[in-house]
Amino acid sequence: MQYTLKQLRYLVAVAQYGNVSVAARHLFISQPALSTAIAQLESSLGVPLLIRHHARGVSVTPAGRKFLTRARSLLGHANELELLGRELGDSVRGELIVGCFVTLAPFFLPRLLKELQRSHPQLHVHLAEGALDQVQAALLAGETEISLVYDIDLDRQLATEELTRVRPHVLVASNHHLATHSTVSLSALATEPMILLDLPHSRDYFRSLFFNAGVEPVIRHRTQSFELVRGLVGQGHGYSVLNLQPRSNRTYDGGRVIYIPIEDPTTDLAIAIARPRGLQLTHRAEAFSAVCRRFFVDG
DNA sequence: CAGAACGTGTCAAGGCAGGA
DNA sequence: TCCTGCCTTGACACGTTCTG
Repeated sequence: MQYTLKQLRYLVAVAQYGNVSVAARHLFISQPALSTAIAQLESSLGVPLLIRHHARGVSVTPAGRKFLTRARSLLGHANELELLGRELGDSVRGELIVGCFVTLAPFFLPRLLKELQRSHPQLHVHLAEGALDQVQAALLAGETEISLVYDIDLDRQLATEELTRVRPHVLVASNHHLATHSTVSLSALATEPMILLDLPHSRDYFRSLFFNAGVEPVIRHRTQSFELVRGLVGQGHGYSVLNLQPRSNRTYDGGRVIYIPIEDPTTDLAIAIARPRGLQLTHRAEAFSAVCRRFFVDG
């Protein structure tokens, strides 16, 4: 092994700032020293990791991006090993960046983090919410180590572990003519205006439900906000289909919504923890996984 | 233990590209 | 064309490790 952890740390910093001089200032070393370290790393690997743009900073090569993912993971393990050495026999500690699909976050993260804090008080979690594409990209770039996601159309470079499944429901205002029904078929909604939760992957999932039922939904509004979907439904702008049910049927503006089971056969959505395939989790991420399993599987 | 070798840092100078 | 910003290279310093 020719490279050093210091070189990896330098590379991660340069990639982060896109500029050798800026990275050097943050690392408290001189710019030539940093430039030399990166050059030595590239030389030992035999692969260019950065593209130098004279007077315009640097960018990461495709090979460099793949290498960075592994480098960040390795640095995470190295950090953990250092902490382990300092506190042999002590509990899980350090920092963990957890990604989460934006609509899942408010439903589960507050309680998950509370449980995690109770089990591992020395573990400090940083959150990175986003759409599924963003969450996946962060995992593949090594910016997050583990994420809570819906298991739909995920990148094949990610490994997932299913935690639970959630069934889709029709959402209508409490004064809607279907609100008193115990179930509803999607065909009964064919002429009703729909409010679509318009997030990548989610929109395709909702459309597939209607496609399988042979129904073409009349989309009245699209929004990327889960709560705006509920708000619009609560004020009678249309119905929606959602998988997650908040404990309160009140919307932000005081409207009231009703969740009704769907009569048609539907595909449940799997909630899963995702991580880059082939990368060994740190003990911190393992601790988060264990808390998720207890939370979802054991109740 | 002393000198050589090595690794890693700084400073200074030079080259390149973009912008005024 | 000149200025500015930024990267690379060369010379050198200093601390650590290796070797006889």
